[in-house]
Amino acid sequence: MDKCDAKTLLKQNNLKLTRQRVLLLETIINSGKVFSAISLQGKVENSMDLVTIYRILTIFLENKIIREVISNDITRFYELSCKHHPVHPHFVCRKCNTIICLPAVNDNYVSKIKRIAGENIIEDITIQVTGICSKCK
Amino acid sequence: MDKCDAKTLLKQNNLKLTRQRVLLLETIINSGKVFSAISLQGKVENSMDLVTIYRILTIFLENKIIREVISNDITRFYELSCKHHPVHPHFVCRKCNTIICLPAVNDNYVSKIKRIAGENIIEDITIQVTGICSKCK
DNA sequence: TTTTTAATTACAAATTACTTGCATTTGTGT
DNA sequence: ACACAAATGCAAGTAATTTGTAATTAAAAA
Repeated sequence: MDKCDAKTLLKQNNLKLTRQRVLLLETIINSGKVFSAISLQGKVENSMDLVTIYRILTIFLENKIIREVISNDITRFYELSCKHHPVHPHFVCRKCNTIICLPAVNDNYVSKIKRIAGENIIEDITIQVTGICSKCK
Repeated sequence: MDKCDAKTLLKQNNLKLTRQRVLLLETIINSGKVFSAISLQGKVENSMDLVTIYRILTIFLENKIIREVISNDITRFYELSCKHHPVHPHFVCRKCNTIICLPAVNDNYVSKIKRIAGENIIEDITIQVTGICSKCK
């Protein structure tokens, strides 16, 4: 599975190619997991201000380069949003709080949800599964 | 639809009937909506310490009198968990951040999710719909 | 290539939601 | 009514995120 290229992605979204943006996006693409601003700071090669990370993540979100992963945790989590990572359910372990990506389900629940959503305009439907992960049980 | 009674609910869970617990639970039952610790503080009749509300909500959660509503918001939200409020999807408006309860769907997506969850033990499956609510559009 | 300029970054400080410690108060079993 | 563990209120603390602002930098213009 060919990976996305950080610089290409930034250009496609008319975003300036700053050292920090490229570095952060490369880290996101290579780690290939759910991440938070703080977890990213730990992974990035050259050290980088947390505030900068927060601001870049906001821009990536606005440009839909990343999407939020819904979680009850106080910390906010995100994941890469691209053809390689279509929307999928997440499993959150109640013990270790790890977030595990589950394979995407293609089901007719989407049409059912659309029916019950009434006048509200649906943009995204996410499924969140909580329980005990295989490691913790 | 008959409402739950605060004192009865507390007794059923072997919880002391303190003034604050009764008051808070009555407020939760009567408001009949998704709430946060802070939103509750505004609704409660006699003023009440926020810390007390946080502590009581933790106890209500542990006793499954309330359940968490998963949201991307930094604030934590909850809702009454009883026979009148079975688990159901929530719609979150991207503009006004209001959380709207949608009617419960009974579907076979549950069995599909179970299949893809692998070795992880499922305890809850929640669906979250995001978009623009009927008021904001 | 150099200059210009608006966007971006880093650091400090503020804010928000929530938690902890501890002295005081209060339900509830006896 | 009494005792005592549990619950509450206040003060202070913490963790994640946001805001203000001066310095820096990418990239468009000269």
